[in-house]
Amino acid sequence: MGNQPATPGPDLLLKTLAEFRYELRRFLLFSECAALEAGLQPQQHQLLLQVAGAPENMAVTIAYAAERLGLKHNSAVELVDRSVREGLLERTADVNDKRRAILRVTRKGKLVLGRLAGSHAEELNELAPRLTGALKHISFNAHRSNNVEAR
Amino acid sequence: MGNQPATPGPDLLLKTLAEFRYELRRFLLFSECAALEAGLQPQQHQLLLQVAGAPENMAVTIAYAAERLGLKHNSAVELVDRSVREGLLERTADVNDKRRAILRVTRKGKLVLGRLAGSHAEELNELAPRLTGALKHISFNAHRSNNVEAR
DNA sequence: ATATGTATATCGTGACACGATATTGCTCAT
DNA sequence: ATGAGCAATATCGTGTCACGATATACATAT
Repeated sequence: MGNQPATPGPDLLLKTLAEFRYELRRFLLFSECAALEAGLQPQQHQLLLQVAGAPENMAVTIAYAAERLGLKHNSAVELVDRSVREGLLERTADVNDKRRAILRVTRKGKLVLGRLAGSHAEELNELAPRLTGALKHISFNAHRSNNVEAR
Repeated sequence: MGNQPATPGPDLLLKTLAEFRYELRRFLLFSECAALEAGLQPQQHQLLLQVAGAPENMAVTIAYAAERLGLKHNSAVELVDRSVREGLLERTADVNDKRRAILRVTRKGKLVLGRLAGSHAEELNELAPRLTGALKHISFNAHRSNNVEAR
């Protein structure tokens, strides 16, 4: 028992990072559940979001989707396969460069995506203060981050 | 050719959400790579972080870890198994309640964790402005989020 | 002491991301 | 133009990991 009420201690950075990741995880969990309830696999949701949210002037290819999702090309191909199979996405060969596949969100996909966007915006509004709070703490304590001894 | 320079359009919310998730993914990717380079599976890193970053006065159990990582209990058990096997974590039975397992990060685990904390703080410092920027945009546009038509 | 609940553990299954490799189409130097 | 090299996508086999369902051990209330 006789410990300090809430030792800020030298591992304050660890605590803040843990808190940040916890909030982040909660958001991601919310997002995954929302997607599933809307009938989408979480990753499909992300794919649709990146395809629909890309600048209009650019060709949305598999490689683009892969980079945006932080995936390898082949993983993106499989994800696109599944999404096309379920009528959420449309894949057409590029006319100028027949190697490329151009991706487009179908009407069905846009409908689901629109519904998800609303709830996500709400959730992010609630989450924002806690996230930015943790971020400020981290940047504040980042400088003295070298006193991380293993005791 | 003749399209507006960068149509803000009605799907501005989608664009902002996409950008937010992209930045988020980049951070997560950075974190995963950093963990792997340090010899940890990304999820092990998160486990160690939540165990080490928990308030001192509380007993860190499997259930706590599961909730913090957004996992089911059994997944947390398996994750703990692997981490204990690799000498990163210590699992001891609770004296007061023998059902519970108390988790503690080993010296080895703390060493790796400390190294990772530093680089993460740096990365988050760079990322913070873009993340908070996107968050502000979202909260700003959250109210008019109902004009999401599928065209 | 039994019944109900709680914390952790085990086992089989499925989804998915990946590495390695293949295929098709572009591009550029000569 | 044409073959060599490069770029974009596709295929296949593999391993990891989270999960649901279930089991076990312990606690608590009546």
